Amino acid sequence: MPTTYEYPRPSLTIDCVVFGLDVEEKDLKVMLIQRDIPPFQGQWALPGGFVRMDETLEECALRELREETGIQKVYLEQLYTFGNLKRDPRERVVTVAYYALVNLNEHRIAASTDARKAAWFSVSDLPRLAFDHEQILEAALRRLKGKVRYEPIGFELLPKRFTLGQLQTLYEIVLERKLDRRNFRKKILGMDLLTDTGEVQEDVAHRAAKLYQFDERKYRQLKKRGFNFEV
Amino acid sequence: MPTTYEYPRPSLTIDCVVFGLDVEEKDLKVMLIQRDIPPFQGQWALPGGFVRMDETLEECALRELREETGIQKVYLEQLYTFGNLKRDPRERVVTVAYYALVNLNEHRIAASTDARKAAWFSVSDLPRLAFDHEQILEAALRRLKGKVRYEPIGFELLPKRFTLGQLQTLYEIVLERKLDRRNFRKKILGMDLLTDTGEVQEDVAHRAAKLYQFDERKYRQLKKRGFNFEV
DNA sequence: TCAAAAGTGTTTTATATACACCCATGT
DNA sequence: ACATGGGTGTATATAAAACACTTTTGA
Repeated sequence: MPTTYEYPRPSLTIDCVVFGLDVEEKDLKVMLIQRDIPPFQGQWALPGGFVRMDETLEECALRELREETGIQKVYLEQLYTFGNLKRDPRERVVTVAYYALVNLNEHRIAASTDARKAAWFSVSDLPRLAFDHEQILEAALRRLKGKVRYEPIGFELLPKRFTLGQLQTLYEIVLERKLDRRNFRKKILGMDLLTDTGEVQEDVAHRAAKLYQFDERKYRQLKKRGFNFEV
Repeated sequence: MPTTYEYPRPSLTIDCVVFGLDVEEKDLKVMLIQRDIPPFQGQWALPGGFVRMDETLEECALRELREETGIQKVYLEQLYTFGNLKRDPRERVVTVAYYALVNLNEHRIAASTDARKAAWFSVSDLPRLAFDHEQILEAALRRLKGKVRYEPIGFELLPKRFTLGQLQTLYEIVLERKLDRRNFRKKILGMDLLTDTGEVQEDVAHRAAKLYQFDERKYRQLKKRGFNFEV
């Protein structure tokens, strides 16, 4: 390992793929920012920015999310680091990509209050993106689809209290296939990870469904004892 | 996204966790380099180094592997990017970690020919490592254990032609549990991914086992049609 | 002839899948 | 009364797990 001072350094940024589930519209969305400066001025891009010397990568991602989209508390996970030579036309920039999961309905307003133009786009109807952000988004989607099946991260896309119907819809959207309702309920409830809040939906034009909550603590305990979440 | 020139930049390195399987000793090993300069002079560390402006991250990893360990052709996959503020005592350094899988027996000599001291260590008997390399190694092991079950990467740890016994031993070592021989063979052969080379082991003091080869092409075709590898 | 690993099927158990009707609520 | 999603159980098919003896080879 040579000493560091002699070499020019690539710049380092982070980028965030923020997924939000629209429970009503039954649609998976991504938050994008419209760039107000070149390069790619006016084009849509992932929220992100340069890593500062006094913050970790994750802190940087959280700060950028807060600054650019107003999003505060989210599930955040590192995705992949992209280092192609020409991914930024200005200079050599390596970016550490993260993906975040939020409940869209709670963050619908936050995005629009910011100075920069931020908006939710359906993953099935995306505009052209700046830099290599399409590639990053694709990788994030792949990760989400893979991980949602064997880690209980899907709950992060729902409100704290949700119905089994909403949970099933979530999986159907992310996995892009229909699931059998009875089998799904049997499997999920059989894991014993949801607590019945005792409350039900309100103001719905049909039989009100029970509201459940994901028991994070119970999951961690079971996991230690070898339990594997799987949908 | 601000312009880049104004800000100080973290340095960027890559580090590689090179796994090698010792089929004879039935042991999973990692290649380490003894540092010849401070910091951590004399301590063992993962092979790695600074990312140059004219190479991608993967190219950098391959170059460092070649230069420091003599290893040429390997399975290489990005693991995770580590960005803690104090992981290098000198200055802010972010490192992109990769892990590599090689057949140890083919690379046993290569390591020792290099100027720097490189050596294989059993993962169950490791020295203290420089920087946060213990943490990186741990993450690599976790990834390997997880991924080996649902992607056919284990073959990268074996010679091109191998016996079913060796393959099973591999899984038993990595997964740290015994597998039933008949069930294992049934499952693996049932996938129809191994081609019988028609040859058998030589110079073994017991019944010579058939030598098989992994059919990469067939795997890719099956994968497209929805097939999932799983052990 | 002994040691050491190779090779081989069947039965049992657990898990996944397929499938249809009644219920509660608001309009 | 009707439209909409909520809620429930059983039978069948598929996959995983348990299990023991014979074969081949070199020492």
